[in-house]
Amino acid sequence: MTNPPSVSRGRRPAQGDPVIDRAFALLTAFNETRRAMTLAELSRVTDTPPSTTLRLARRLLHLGALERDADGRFVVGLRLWEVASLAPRAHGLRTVALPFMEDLYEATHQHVLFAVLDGMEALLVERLSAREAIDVLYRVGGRLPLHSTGVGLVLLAHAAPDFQEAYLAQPLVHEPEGVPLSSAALRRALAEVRRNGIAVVNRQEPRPLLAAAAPVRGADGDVVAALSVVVPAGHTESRFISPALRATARALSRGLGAPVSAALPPGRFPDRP
Amino acid sequence: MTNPPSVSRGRRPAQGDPVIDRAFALLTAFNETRRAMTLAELSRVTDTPPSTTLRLARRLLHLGALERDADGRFVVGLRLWEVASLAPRAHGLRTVALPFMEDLYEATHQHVLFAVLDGMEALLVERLSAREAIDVLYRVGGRLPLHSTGVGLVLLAHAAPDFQEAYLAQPLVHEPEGVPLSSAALRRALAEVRRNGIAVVNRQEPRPLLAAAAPVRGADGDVVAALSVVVPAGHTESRFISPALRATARALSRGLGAPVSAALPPGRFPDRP
DNA sequence: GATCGCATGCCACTCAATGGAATTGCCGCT
DNA sequence: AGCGGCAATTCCATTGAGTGGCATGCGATC
Repeated sequence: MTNPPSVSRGRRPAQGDPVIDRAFALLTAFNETRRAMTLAELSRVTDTPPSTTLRLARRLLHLGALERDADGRFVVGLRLWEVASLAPRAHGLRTVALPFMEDLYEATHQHVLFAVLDGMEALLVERLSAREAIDVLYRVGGRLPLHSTGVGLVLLAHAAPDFQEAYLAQPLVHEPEGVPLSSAALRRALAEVRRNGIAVVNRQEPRPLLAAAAPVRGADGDVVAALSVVVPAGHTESRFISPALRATARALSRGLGAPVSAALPPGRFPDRP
Repeated sequence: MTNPPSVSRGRRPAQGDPVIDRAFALLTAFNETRRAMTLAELSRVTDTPPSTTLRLARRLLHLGALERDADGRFVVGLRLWEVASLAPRAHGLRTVALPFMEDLYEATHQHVLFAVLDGMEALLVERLSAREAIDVLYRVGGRLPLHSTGVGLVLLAHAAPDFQEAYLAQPLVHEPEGVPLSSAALRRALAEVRRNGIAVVNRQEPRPLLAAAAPVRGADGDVVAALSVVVPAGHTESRFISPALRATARALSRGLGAPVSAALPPGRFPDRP
């Protein structure tokens, strides 16, 4: 009787009744393509009655987690950003990484990416790009597929084995091209990444480009992030990029306190000492 | 000696009973000097019973707003950072500003700062620094006083008049030195900043340095941020910095859609057309 | 000027949040 | 080993904070 399976209308307005979930849903309703929303929009997107939405939004407004733009629409607030700047795996890593990224950037004047693993994707934590550099692929704060990007392959290749299996178990399609990717092929690619120490990806789709990515290790020796350089295909200095990338990633790892023996040959990192 | 348990105690646990306030208090409990906290610590800092703290923290954990580090302590989570990266006044501005900042950085190889106004302080949104650059003053995500920093003076000088008055009305002390600052002196300084188009600050305290800051204007022509270069005092190229800074700030403003007439002489921006 | 959608106020109902008490587990001290 | 002491966690009866339907005012659009 407690669970009348028939009629009785499943009155689940969503799955997240609790207040905090709703408030957070309000925040996550914002989107790369939806950075400012009216109350009605918010209400619709979060599937919450307007009065409730208003009450929540107002509170978040008061806290500075939301703000209103010139048109009175809601946008993500500075206070939220301020708090988020304390996230160790994002801003914390970035702080250490930025100077190293600048070294790479100054040497190559192309895209330099820095990403971490989150869920089944890579989260782009920082990107340096020349203003004249072509095709902006991903934005900072955006997510990248693990199987068709340099940073993604690096992160996946060094992730926990059971995570890798879970990832391999799902159907995979190369991102922009739409070409299916067999798990066997990906498995081979990952092995190659581990063996080689860096990942190299060639893409044609938005524009022919070459991406090289290297693992960054934290204090406990685990891979915590990936550093990458993206250059147009046929870039004259392509050949020089891998060594520079390797060296920088290793210097950065050392900066993060990784037990990096300077004597180890590149690509020969022991995953377990 | 702790708390007189009798006498019914005015039961104001804090001033923010509502759930969201508490959850946010949990997040804002994190600090530059307190980036990781145990449950008990969180409970103490937020003045919330452990059981309640745990419940809230768990929910935030589930949402990804919090994470646990290797030691099981709570830290700010990636998801929060991801959402916050959509804050127009922080990351949004930064995205446009970064390439310009890099130009300045490459020219000077000193500190390049980018800050916005929030509350009674400036919030440092981005900073580029050479690894060998001296004395790191403020961290990204940190707050700077308006009256004793270059970016602060610029933001204050172009803020709403009533805000300026409110700011001037409070007792002011120069930040690191502890020297009092009269409101008349600050008023003069602000006028000078408006007249000159940039703010120049000399400081001795942490180390002798020279900071120059220029206003950055948004699409509606208002000052939305400040761009600054900080160099050691006596830096050989100090003389060349102001022009470069002015030019870059103006280019950035144009990049933000500001109605910047290229013909206008520097420092002669009309606040109202 | 009629209509529609949005933002906001109001308020009785109710369900989710609360926190005290108890339990477990983990040190560090003797 | 044995013993506080503290942190983390579970449980549950109580209750007050959150809810959302309805009504209002406003401004655009037809």
